[in-house]
Amino acid sequence: MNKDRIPLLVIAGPTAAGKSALALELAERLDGEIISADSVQVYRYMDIGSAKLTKEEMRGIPHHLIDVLDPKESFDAARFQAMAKTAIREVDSRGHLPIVCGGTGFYLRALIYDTAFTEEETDPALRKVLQEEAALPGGKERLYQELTAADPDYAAALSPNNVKRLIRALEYFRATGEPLSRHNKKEREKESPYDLLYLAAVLDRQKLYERIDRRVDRMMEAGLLEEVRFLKEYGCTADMTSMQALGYRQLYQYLEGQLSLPEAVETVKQETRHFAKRQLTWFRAEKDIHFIDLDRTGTADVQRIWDQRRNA
RNA sequence: GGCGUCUUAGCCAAGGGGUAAGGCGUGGGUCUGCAACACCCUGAUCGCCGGUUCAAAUCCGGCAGACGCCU
Repeated sequence: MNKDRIPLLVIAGPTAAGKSALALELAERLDGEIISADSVQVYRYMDIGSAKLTKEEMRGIPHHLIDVLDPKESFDAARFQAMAKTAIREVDSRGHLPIVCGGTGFYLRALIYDTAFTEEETDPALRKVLQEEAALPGGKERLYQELTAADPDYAAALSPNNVKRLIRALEYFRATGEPLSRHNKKEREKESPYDLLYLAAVLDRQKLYERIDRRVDRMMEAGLLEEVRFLKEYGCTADMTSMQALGYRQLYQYLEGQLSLPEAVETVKQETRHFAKRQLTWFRAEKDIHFIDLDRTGTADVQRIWDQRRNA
């Protein structure tokens, strides 16, 4: 155990695997508080579709970074990192164990390895210019060529079709003068500043997919459609970060007449399964992660793993 | 029982003598400021048997199955 470092227990894993319940039980056993690493649960009014625990279900365990944003606000990894770092410090200062729980791998990485985000490296005005450029005929190709010259390594690994990443790489280069690939390489070599135990809760693939399908049905029964309808009336539009979330995006399309309701629900299930698969791919590539199969490993086992680690 | 149509990957499906489009699903992967995002990769020898031909999934015949109509 490293006394200089803040202890940090991270429960990651694909959607619908049972992370929240596990984290809650661990918080009770380990005197912890939960910090959510979920790009949708940060938003208020997005309860059913993001599978938020209710106040009662939290059983008095403090949960951070849930319901802290208006759904009209945008959110990103840098903001998440800043907020989560503050929360971790606070929880630690109370003598409690910070338990990070969530499935947004990108946010998790930014937090765990304390990725460096600086002011200069983002420039919304420049981004807008690039987006407009990309929309022009032949624009993507021109931008891709520019990136090939500025940052050949990054360009080589990127498809010209991936306009979103293409624009960000150029934005980064133009704003800082440094190739993004070089910056990334440096950041990737960092060790976590925390006394970290990084776990990914997983389940047999087929079982996971079945749970996803059933959970979507339950969300619909619980009134997800009404929730989305409310958000639409509240003023959320399809282009907002919050409305890109699974379940919300598709039901929004239904409300706009672009899909039938059965189609929308099927699409939610299908895309949630795809998402879970992508999450698994992400976590597999994480260097310090340990997979735990929730069919074979219970809360007590995880507690034992944690205790052993702390006494090592 | 007769006549007709159909039979291509897990599903949908194009092609109709020169060596198998595409979509979906599945699986794998990339991803440091929108990440529940964006993007990339991934499979068959064409129901079975025989014939014609230099060459057949493509033409002919038989068989099987599906569907439709008729008695």
